[in-house]
Amino acid sequence: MEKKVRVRFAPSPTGGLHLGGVRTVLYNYLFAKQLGGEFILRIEDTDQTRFVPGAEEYIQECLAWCGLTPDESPLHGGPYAPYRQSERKEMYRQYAEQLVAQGNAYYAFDTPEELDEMRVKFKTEENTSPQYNLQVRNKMRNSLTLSQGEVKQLLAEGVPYVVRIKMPENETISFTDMIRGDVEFNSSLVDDKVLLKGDGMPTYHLAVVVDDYSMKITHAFRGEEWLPSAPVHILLWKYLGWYKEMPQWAHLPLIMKPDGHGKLSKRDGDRLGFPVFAMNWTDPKTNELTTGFRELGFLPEAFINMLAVLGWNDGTEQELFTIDELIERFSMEKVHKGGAKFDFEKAKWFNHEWIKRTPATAFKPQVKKLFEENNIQVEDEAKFEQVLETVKERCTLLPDFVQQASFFFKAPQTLDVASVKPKWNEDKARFFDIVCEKFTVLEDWTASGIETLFKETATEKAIKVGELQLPFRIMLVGGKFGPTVFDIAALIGKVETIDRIKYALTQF
RNA sequence: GGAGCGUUGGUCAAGGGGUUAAGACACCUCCCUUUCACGGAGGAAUCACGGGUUCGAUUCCCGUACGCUCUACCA
Repeated sequence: MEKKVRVRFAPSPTGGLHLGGVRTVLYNYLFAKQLGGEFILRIEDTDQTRFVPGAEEYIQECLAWCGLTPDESPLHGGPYAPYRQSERKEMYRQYAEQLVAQGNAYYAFDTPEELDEMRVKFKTEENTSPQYNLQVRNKMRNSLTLSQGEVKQLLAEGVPYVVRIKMPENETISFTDMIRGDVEFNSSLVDDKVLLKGDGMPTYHLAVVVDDYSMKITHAFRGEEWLPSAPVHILLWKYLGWYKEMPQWAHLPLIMKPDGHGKLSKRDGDRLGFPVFAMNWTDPKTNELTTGFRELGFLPEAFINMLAVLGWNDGTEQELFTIDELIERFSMEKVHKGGAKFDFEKAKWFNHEWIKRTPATAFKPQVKKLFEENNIQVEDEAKFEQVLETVKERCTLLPDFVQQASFFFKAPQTLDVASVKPKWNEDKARFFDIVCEKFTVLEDWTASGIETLFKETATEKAIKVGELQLPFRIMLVGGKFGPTVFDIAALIGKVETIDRIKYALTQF
């Protein structure tokens, strides 16, 4: 019987959740759900110096907004709790000691100053950043160079130390990446990474394998930036005796900045004017607020859809996918190998498409809140919904609704008189007087009824309908925007329509 | 410097030994519409470069260039 699929997303709670992070969550989630597996959220908070209060709750909220709820997490709990590495501290030390006992790792007593010294001492033209590896470890203070007695003594004295992995000489370490195929490394070229830090906390390298093992993770997906340290992880799985349980790896391509080169960062968003975080994030230290996709007015469906196809494509022409379709079609093998530059215009296009295809009831609450913030009162819920339906095809972001729809509930404060004035004349003013009179007695107050009457009257007065539509629009909405004028008139009602015309006539 | 990974129009990308090399976003032109949007028609690539292999390579192999990631007691 096949093992039950279990995947995990393991962020550090250090700040806002980045686009790339959400995409990693998404691919994990899609993969798990497709195979009837479980998706776990694990918090990697082993670096106490980088801990940011609120970041963990923020991540949970982002996942909830995206609809990518984990099956197990610090919040939900689960059979492999705890899901916070800081709460699993003791279990890592045991394995670090095991590795030392087996001769696969060693104690290193070098101080940070000594390490800095080493880095300048061994720096050469050919080796600009010397590493703590099989050559230099013989020249440092560790349990490989010190006598047993000295080591014991140091340990007894409580001198701080770290545990480093002892990389073997000239071995080929290889594995099959689900996206990249076979990848090979020569062990001599990999450094002796720290496994257990001076404060007793594990580094990522130790923690990720211990936790993936103990949580029975079957597939491990992470960003491409982890590829160079993969050999360390592979070796750890071997040394700990768990190699047959090792998850299948996939290293996801990076999301790059739109201009120039490099990984997309929060600063690029600030600089180029688009969000990088899923939701608003306020740095608790500086109080600096970074706008997120949610608050900018993205629908979670659109956000997810956009991210899914940034680096993945099912081979057909389809671009718009529901989450269920994504679950059905997703395949790790079809994920692109190269990084993708983020295109905010395309992201907005996805949102526009999703607003068009989503029933207004779904985003009505958010839009209503936006209206309230702009002092526009909505009493008639049914009308509100109808209005949203009729204007949604011209809204890209949720806040666009306030410009596109507020005039349905509130007469325009200012009229774009300048757009009417040049072609305005007495005949046209007369036309609107007459139209008002006819409106008063019009029984069929529907868009088509109004349109018919309006056009008939125009014909009678021998004025081109086209020349009257723009003034009519300005009268009703105040500017050159909004849906078809007759639809607007029908929705705001007879009395309001006539009022607005009468008022506008005093302004033209 | 080293290691690893990557490279199809401006961007996201399909495809894959023989094709007119899909599609989408953006951009430009036009149509529709005297608002905006939608919708419709049209416009751009000798598939990084150089060698092979082959009857034939954008597709396979090898180099080169370029880019990215890593090179912390951060993840």
